[in-house]
Amino acid sequence: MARTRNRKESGTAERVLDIAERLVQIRGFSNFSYADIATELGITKASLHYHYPGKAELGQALITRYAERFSQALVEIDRDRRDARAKLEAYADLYAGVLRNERMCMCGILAAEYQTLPAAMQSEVIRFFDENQRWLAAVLVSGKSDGTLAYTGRPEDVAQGILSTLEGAMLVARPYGDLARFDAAARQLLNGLTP
Amino acid sequence: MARTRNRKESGTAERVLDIAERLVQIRGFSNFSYADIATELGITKASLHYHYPGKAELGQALITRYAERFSQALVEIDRDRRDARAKLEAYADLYAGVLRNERMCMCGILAAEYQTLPAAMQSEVIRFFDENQRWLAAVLVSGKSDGTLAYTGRPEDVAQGILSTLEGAMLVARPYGDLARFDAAARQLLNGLTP
DNA sequence: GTCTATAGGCAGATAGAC
DNA sequence: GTCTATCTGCCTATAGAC
Repeated sequence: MARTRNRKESGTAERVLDIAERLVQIRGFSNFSYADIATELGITKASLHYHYPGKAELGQALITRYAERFSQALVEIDRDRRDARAKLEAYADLYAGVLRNERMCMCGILAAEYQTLPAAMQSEVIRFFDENQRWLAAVLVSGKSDGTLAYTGRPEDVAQGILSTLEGAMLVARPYGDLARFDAAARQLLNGLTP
Repeated sequence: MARTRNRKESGTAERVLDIAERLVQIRGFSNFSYADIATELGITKASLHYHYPGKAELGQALITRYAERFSQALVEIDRDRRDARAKLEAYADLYAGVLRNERMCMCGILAAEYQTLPAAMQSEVIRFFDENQRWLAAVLVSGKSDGTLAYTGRPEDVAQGILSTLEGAMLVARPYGDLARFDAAARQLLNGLTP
């Protein structure tokens, strides 16, 4: 029990995900290869197939883990932030943190190559967006109650708009390598929701 | 002079661009091949290299033509629409039209795979965004004059936000195959700019 | 301009030894 | 779990005939 080792943590399989996650967020799913991961990890391509039989399975595992972490982050925001506006700001900060690592949101970049993804990955991308929008809609509703947020229309629609805006802001800011560009868009978004 | 044929229109080269344009806007630049174009056009891969020596050159030609057409569309908007708000609505309609064809904005999808693009293509993507933002900023300024638009902050920053929002709305709406999703985001954006 | 033929490389994937 | 060796297929690209 000396090591920081949770139950069911194989080591290599997780490190594969770590490397692949970074690669997909920077280059996209179809623009990295087993060879890239193998080289970086110091094992052979063949060994990777032991952990993930094919690239489609690796892709699924990537989204699943990413979505779980994101979910956890949302739980933590709900726990740590009092009012709805602070939650929304923390949510935008999640995105800013990704961009700060010169990455794109995984599901945002996967949305761009959606038509070429395996069906299982497509479903998971949609599921990710849906879950985010549910959370955002709930925040919007509570924001109307506690008076920290204002908007017109259905909260579900506004939630979609928020998600789209943040994804778009990352998409466009990254080629410029300009975090301020994202921040400006995020501030503008929050301004539009200020009572 | 009987035919609709402008000077300097080789035919095949343009048809190659037409096919490649559709493919890149649906699949992305790295997810289509010379073979795809050749099959659809009914000629061989080798023949394509006569028109575009390499994929990098084809990619440059794609963006250049796309940006020129977009520029023309902006000129037409300036010509046909009186007030700034109507111009902005027409601008959003441009995007909706692309999405209606189940496509993504070419430079939006290229932004997603930016890190893997040839340098010449990267510059052209940035140039496209810059030009759009210049046009949007001018519309915003005139909108404050004619009283049809309201916003706070620098028009350049708001212009960035508008571009980002529309690109993001396309990016997220397309996997859902839901045009209404885009429209909701666009309306929300315009609402936020209403005096 | 378009063709056939082919090169050379890299992709994802598998068999089987250790 | 990781290895070597190998396969098949697709990719971009070129040479040279027509």
